[in-house]
Amino acid sequence: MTFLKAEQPQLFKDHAYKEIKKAIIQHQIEPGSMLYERSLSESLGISRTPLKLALQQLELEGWILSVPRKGISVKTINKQDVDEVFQLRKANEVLAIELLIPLLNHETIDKIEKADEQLYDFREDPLKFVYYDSSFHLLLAELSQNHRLYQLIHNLTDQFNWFRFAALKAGQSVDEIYYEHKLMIEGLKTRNVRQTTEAVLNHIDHAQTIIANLIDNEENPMTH
Amino acid sequence: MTFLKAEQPQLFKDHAYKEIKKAIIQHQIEPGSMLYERSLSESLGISRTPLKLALQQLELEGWILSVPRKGISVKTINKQDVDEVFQLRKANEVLAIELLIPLLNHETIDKIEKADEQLYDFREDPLKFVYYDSSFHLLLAELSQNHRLYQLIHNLTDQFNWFRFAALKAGQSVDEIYYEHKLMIEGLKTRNVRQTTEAVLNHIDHAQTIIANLIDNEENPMTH
DNA sequence: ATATGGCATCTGGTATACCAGATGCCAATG
DNA sequence: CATTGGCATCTGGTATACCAGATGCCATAT
Repeated sequence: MTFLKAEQPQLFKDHAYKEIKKAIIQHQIEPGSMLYERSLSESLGISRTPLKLALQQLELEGWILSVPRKGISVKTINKQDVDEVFQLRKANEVLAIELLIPLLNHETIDKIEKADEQLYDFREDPLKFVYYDSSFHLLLAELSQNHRLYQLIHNLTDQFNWFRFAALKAGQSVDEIYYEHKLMIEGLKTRNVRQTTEAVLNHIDHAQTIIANLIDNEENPMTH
Repeated sequence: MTFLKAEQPQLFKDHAYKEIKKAIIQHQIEPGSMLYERSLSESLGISRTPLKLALQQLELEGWILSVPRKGISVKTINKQDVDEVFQLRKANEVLAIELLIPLLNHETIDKIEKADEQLYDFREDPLKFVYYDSSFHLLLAELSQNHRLYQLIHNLTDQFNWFRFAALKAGQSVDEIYYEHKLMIEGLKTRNVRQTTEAVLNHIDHAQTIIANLIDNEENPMTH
C-alpha cells in the first residue's frame, strides 16, 4: 500500500514527442520539411537517445517518414490519406457510440452536456474550438470503456486536427459544425443508437467534405 | 531513376522487434514475466539502443508494460482485453469488407480463393492453420486499399493469434472455423455486403467465444 | 567539355559509459 | 527483538563517441 503518490517521472522522450507533434499539428513545421536528429536534440536540450524514441513513436503513428541513413521528413498528405483517416474515424466513432449508449447514466450524460457547453463558449475562437471539439469526441470514446478504441480515436482526431489547422490557416472556418453536436447529444439522451450514429456520420462527413476540398483544390504545402 | 534495388537495410531494431514479438505470441515468453534490457540485448547480440526502440514499439502496440526505472514486463490479459480486441476486430473487419467489395474484380477474387485453398491444405496442422488464417484476413484488409486499416487489423490479428496460441496449448482446437470462410467467400463473389458482413461477424464471434471461455475458466498464465 | 574517382562531410545507426531511481540486505541502534 | 539508516547492486534513462551509408563537390583524366 503506497500513499505517497508514485507520480510518473517525466521522461524526455515523452516531452519531445509532445512538443514535436504539437509543432506538426499546428503547422509550425511544414509537411515535407526535414528533421535532423542533431539539431532537434540541441534545440530541445536533450540527447539523441530519448529523441530517437520520440521520433520513432511519431513515425509509428504516421506523422513522419524515416529513411535509414538518409533522413527524416514530416509526411505530406494527399486525398487518399484524408479518405483513410475519415473512413476509420467513421467506423470507430460509430463503434464508440454503440458501446457507449448501453452504459449511459445520469452522471455520464451530465459530463457530456458539460463538455458541449464548454464547446459552445468557444464557438467564436477557432483555435480553442478545435481543441474542445476533439475533447468532446474523446470523451465519448473514453466513456465507451474500450481503452484501445480510445487510443485509436485519439490518434485519428489528432490527425484530423492537423488537417483542420490547415483549413483554419486557409481561412476556412468549420465552426457551424457545433450545431451538429446538438443532434448527437439528443440521440444519446434518448439512447437512440440510430439517431446518434447518423448524427455522428453527418458530423464527420461534413468535416471530410471541407478538408477534401481544401486538399484537392490547389497546390498547398500539405500535399506532395 | 534507380535500377539497382535500394533494398531496405535490415535494422537491428526491426529484427529485435520481430523476434521478441514472435516469442511472446508463441508463448515462449510467459505473460507477466520480466524482460531485462541488458540480458535481452546480450542474447540478441545487439546493444541496448536499438533494443530500446524495439521494446518501445512493443509497448506502444500493447505487448509489454514499461515502468520507468523499475522494469519491463510482458502484459497479462483479462476478459476485458479480449473483449476490446474483438470489438475492434469486428468493427474494422466489417469496414474492410465494405470498402473491399466495390473494388473486387476477377484478379482479386482469384487471389482470395487461392488464399483459402492454402488454408484448406493446413486444416490438420494447427500452427500453420493459425498462420494462414491470419493471412486470409490480412489479404482482405490489404485489398480494402486503406493502408491504415491494414496496419490496424494486422496488429489486432497478431493479438488474436496470441490468444489463439494459448488455446492451442490448452488443447482446444479452433479448426472448424475453416468452414466459416466458405460463407465469407461466397458473399464476396456475389458482392453481397450483408452476407459477407454476417459471415465475418459469425466467424469472429465464434473465435471470441472459444477464447473468452479459455480466459474465464481457470487460473492460467495469461491472466493476472 | 565531360566523365570519373576520391575525399570531405552530411546523415542516421550502433555501442557504451555513466547517471539516478528503486530495492533489499544487514548492521547499527533504540 | 524491532526499527532504521546506509550501502551494494539491481533497474532503466541519458549522453556521447564512434561507425557506416549517402551525397555532393572538385580535381583529374580522357
